Amino acid sequence: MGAGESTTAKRADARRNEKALLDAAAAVFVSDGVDAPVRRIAAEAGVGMGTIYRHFPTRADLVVAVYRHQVDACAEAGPALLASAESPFAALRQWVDLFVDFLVTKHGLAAATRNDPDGFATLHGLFLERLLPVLTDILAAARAAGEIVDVPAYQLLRAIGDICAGAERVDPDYDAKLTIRLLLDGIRG
Amino acid sequence: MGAGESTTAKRADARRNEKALLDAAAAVFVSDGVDAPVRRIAAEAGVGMGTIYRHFPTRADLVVAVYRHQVDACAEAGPALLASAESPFAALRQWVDLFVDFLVTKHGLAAATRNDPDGFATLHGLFLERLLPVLTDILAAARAAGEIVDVPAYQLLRAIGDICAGAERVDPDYDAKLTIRLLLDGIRG
DNA sequence: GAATATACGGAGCAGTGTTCCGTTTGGCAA
DNA sequence: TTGCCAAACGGAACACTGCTCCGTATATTC
Repeated sequence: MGAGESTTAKRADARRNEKALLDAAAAVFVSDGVDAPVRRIAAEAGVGMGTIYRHFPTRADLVVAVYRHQVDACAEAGPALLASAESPFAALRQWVDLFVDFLVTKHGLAAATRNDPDGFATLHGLFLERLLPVLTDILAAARAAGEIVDVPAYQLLRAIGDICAGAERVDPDYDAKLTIRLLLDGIRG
Repeated sequence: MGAGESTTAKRADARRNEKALLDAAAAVFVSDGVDAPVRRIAAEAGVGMGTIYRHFPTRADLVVAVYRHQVDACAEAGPALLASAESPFAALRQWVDLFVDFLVTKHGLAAATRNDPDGFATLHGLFLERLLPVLTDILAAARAAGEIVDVPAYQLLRAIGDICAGAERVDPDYDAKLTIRLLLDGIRG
């Protein structure tokens, strides 16, 4: 056990198909939402049903693979904002804006998440792993500066996620960003 | 046009089946969630597929019919709370608690809402019609007392709805009521 | 006791997720 | 180069669901 290079490299066609699936999924997610039929994604990638399930056993696996680097970007922006903003709370605002923008542009992302408990866990895992530490640091800084009350990072992260999930339906009379602004006001000490 | 008693009364078997469907739906919603298959509800009521669709063309119609009186109760509690609470903001807190309790006990209610745009409109219509006026009054009173900033009732109503919708999945580390408490703190002036 | 509008039931169609297995193909050894 | 075989593929097939449609049954009326 242990060493990474392990048994055998993936076959060339397998690598090619995985790439094709990622590209196809990204395109279809944009045009049809993350709930798009599996068949549609497979067709777009020019592969069969079996292939898509072999590479990405669950829909969440595919979603995570497609969006991973965007989540990474969001995570990496955290420390920079903390360093550049005029206060930790300002950094918090800006970082939350980033996160919200990511969520609302992925139509149906959070909603899709909600449908099956397993997919929930997978996608949630990504957020927890990449974003929670970042938010925790920002909140700690703001807390240390006496700008906010004590609130668990997970609590805030998920609140934002849920609010954005609900806001995926367009409605001129509802502004999710306002809700989040009010929520941030609420945690201000 | 106009007069209500109108053409002819419904047939006795139709009335009976509608009642049976409401009872069956209420039971199935509790055990299987509001997403329960139509066939299941029909079977529970001992009627055919056609009958359920004739009485309740969309799932949302059935949901609204099942929960209407609970929503009414919530609406009617508003003025009473406003009169008895020690301040309009206290009344707001209490009324929101009522609403949240209603939402979280109806597993999958808001989530089901989210799936189809039409159902969304129907269920939303009920909330808008019954609850929005009540919340508007409470907010106006709190605003007049200088306890809160100006925020549209619809904005708050929907924010709460979305937060509860997301919170339907049980998670010991997340507390939707805390999020809502923070949100209320946020609108406090 | 007919006649008729009303209501019923469930078969059937269409769309989707998921599995399973016969077929193809890439990589490697001879 | 050729032959082998594990790896990978493709899509038919199954299960489940929402929804419609129409032949049948029945409540109501005269």
